[in-house]
Amino acid sequence: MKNLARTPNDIGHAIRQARKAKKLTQKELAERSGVWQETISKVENGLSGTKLETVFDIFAALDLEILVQGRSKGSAESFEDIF
Amino acid sequence: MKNLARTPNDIGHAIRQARKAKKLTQKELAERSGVWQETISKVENGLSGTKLETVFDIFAALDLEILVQGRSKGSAESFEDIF
DNA sequence: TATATTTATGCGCCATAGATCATAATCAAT
DNA sequence: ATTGATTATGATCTATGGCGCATAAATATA
Repeated sequence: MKNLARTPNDIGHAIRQARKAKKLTQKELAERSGVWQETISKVENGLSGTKLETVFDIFAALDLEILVQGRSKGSAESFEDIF
Repeated sequence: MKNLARTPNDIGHAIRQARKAKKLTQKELAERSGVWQETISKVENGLSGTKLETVFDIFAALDLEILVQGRSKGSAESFEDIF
């Protein structure tokens, strides 16, 4: 699973997708990540003010990591179309 | 340039590295990103509560994006050693 | 070494994230 | 349609990020 992200909304989508892929409810993810279910809901819906730490706590619980890279030119649009 | 990130600190390092690669001062990056120089200093130093939006504003100014992926097992340690 | 430039940090203010709780709204199963 | 499960949202409270300013501290340059 790879999701390109350039906005908090993209991050939210990636998290939701990964969570569903693992067949977890937000509550279960909450328990694993130490973040409240209510908070996870907001993050998944793209809350722009979300704290970086919160995102990484969730990522850890979903066994995700991120790769920071230069923007891929040209392929970015088509890449986003896939997801 | 690719940096694996699992913590706010990793993100800060990636940002600083990219900024230096482009030979920008924090002030110049601040002007480009619309984020205050003082804030950039904190972000680069791994402020855990950094807002996601702030990170993406900086990324946009540095022409960076992120790829959310499953954790690479085994290779993670050696990968981090490189950066 | 002296000077210039860049980065880090203190301060006050305001908006808000996250916690915590409750529950309305939505979705899924029957 | 009804019931159960899941997600979204409102309310309150505390801590804090980012702004905006100033400037100390660190780094770079001459």
